Amino acid sequence: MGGMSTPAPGVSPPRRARSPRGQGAQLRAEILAAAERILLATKDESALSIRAVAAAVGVTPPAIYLHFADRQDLVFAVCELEAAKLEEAMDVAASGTGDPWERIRRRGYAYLRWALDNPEHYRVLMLGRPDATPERFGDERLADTAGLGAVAGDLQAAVAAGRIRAAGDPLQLAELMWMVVHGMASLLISKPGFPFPPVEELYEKMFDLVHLGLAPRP
Amino acid sequence: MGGMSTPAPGVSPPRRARSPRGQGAQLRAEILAAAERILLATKDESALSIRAVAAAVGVTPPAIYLHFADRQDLVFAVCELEAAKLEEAMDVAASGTGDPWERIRRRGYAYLRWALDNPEHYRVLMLGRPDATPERFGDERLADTAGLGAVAGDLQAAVAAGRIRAAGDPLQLAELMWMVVHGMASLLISKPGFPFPPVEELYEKMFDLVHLGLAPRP
DNA sequence: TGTACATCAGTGAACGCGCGTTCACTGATGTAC
DNA sequence: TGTACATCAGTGAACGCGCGTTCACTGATGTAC
Repeated sequence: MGGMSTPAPGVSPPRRARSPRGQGAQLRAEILAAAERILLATKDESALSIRAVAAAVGVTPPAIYLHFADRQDLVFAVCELEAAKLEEAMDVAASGTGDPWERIRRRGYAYLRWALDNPEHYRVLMLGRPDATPERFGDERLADTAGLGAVAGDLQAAVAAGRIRAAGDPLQLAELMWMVVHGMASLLISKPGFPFPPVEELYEKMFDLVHLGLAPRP
Repeated sequence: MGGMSTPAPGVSPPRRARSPRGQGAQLRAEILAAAERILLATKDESALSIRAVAAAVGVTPPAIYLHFADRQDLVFAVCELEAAKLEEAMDVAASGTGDPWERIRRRGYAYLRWALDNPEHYRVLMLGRPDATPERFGDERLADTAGLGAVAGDLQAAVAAGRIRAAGDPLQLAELMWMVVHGMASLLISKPGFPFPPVEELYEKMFDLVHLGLAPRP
């Protein structure tokens, strides 16, 4: 007893070797990688403390401030880095077909998958309290992350191709579709125990709903 | 200077008078009311600390434990109390018409309005991390709060009345519609600065989308 | 009618926690003369 | 070739904070005999 609360000497995590001169930016990358691991492992943004990250990297807490202004700066840096992969994944998914409506479907599914694979990143970026969101993650960044412009473009193309009917401003319609997918993502993330159908099925049904509507068809 | 950090003696909030014998439950109601005020004013669940609530009521922190097991118990008690009003509001909204499809529309709008009027309650109940949600707020409670059963019933009635087409299991369809409205609610709450259209317009467009679909109509 | 006792509705003081952040410093490596 | 100096990449120790929660207690009010 007594050896439980205080870590025994020598058991502390390995001290990281100091970067060589001019390679200071190396630490920044290691910090981001460690923070990413913590976020995925704990699924809890509050576990991403300056001290926890420093310990994971093998460095003292003040070293974090060499590369990040404060805690929020670090948290968002991690999430925005991963969000870039979302945008990429959506583009890759969409590039698989020339049919604009099918492109939209694939883009939405990529969005949903990314959200479920990175639940805490999604939470930070999309569900954070407004006052906990830095200014730099503003409207434009948000719209880009959601792929609103790309979807609006494809909607327009789909209407032009006679694939779907015209239904008002494409950008506004893209926002609606964002809200639909966001609803699925956030509910699946926040209520993982709820007996929803499997994701693929859910998404197909949702897409059908938006495609065909519920009004009787002649 | 010097009088800023420490409150001057006598400036502390008025001590609440002790409840008469047998009226101990009175304090519980006052705690809930104070917590409700704090939640609405700060829009921040973390501002709802045991100490803050105690101070607002005019009582010492340990007195809270006379009526609530812990902080989480208190937070959820406040939110669930308000959620009862949501269920009521949805029922009232739906009772205004006999058309089952219109009932669904009104129910959804009431849900959305309640969420926007009680953003932090909504956050706690619907967006909270699963491990921060008590067991008592389980699947059934959640489904009731969302009005899934009622919507499923109306969907079935709407199909029977030829008002909408049959589209699979009504309960599953109700879940999809819940996700749609939840997407609107949570995005409007978390991104209040984003240039979305006004709520009424947004809701009408969304309902039209789900009603008519995007597929071309002959 | 008086008195011992139980109960109720709280109070007061303290515990221990992990946290973000700041500040003065150190020691190795490079550069100027 | 040697030496003073600057810079870089960090360290070590500490600050002050608000928090949830526990524990022993108090003082008024009711009840039993």
